[in-house]
Amino acid sequence: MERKQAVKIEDSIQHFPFSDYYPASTPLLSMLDFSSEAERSSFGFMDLLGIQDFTPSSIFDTPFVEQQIQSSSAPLLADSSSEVLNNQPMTPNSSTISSESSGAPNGEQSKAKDDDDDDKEEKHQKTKKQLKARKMCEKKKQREPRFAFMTKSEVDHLEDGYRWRKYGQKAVKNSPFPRSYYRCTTATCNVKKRVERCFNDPSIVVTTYEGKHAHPSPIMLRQTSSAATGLPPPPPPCPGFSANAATFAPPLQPMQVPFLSHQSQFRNLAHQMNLGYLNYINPKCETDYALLQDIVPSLVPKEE
DNA sequence: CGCGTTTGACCGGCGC
DNA sequence: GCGCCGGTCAAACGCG
Repeated sequence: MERKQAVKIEDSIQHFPFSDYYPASTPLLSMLDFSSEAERSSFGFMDLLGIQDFTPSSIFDTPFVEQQIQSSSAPLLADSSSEVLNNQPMTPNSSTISSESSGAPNGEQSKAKDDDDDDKEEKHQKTKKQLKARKMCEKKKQREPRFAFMTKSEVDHLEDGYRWRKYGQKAVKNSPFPRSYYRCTTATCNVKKRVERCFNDPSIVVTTYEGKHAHPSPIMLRQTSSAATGLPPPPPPCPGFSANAATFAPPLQPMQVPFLSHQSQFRNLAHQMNLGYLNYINPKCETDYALLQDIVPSLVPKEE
């Protein structure tokens, strides 16, 4: 039983492409330390993406990620590919259940008001439930590709340039840390993200993005507009980062060098998914505690 | 007052 | 069928 639980807890970790080489209990820093063995791995991050050739030129120049995600038929990407396949437009009326059977005629209302109220209440509840169920159903069909990464951070909710609204929090089984659910506050954008702490290492935050932003980052917009007005853009919150996800340059540390190609891939992926810049903004920022230096790209296409 | 968070309830999926 | 669990909703609440 204990073992089974442990396995279950590790679900998200198991999807971590390098978990074959590093047990879940391995500190993140070790995960970052790509050995040549891991580089030679036949089941790395790039393999998850279905990428075989990632020469430097292709890393930086080609927007391959989205294509890979959308065209890949690899089992591990079943989620995202099915999302693409199921990319059918929602029927406009599908979510409206106004067939709240217009109820009893007026004459009957005087008969038993209490009953009627109960009835209405019941019907209302029923309709609500149906509506909910249908919504859920639609959402299920529309499942977006997911992208997860781990970050060493003291704060749960990492600043990524977008505005998020928390819509739920759940206790995670066998973990002392709750999982938070966020939704992009932009009306037309239905990107969601989940934030939870790694139960092995509380200093690690696992963030899972679902969907793709259909709008520019509010922060980037600010910068763009400031550029248009001739004013200098605000400095990046952390040293070594530009606000543009496509151009940011994480501060390199010796430990990260073997990880560079993967970081670059991640950069492209993040850009492709409109994740905006990924920064760790908090007072400790000044202490060289940059977010991306601790990021591990991990595609988590949950098999469902 | 608008926006975001908290939190209990609810629902569907899944394993047994 | 039942119970557990993940994900979501929405009312209540807090804050600026």
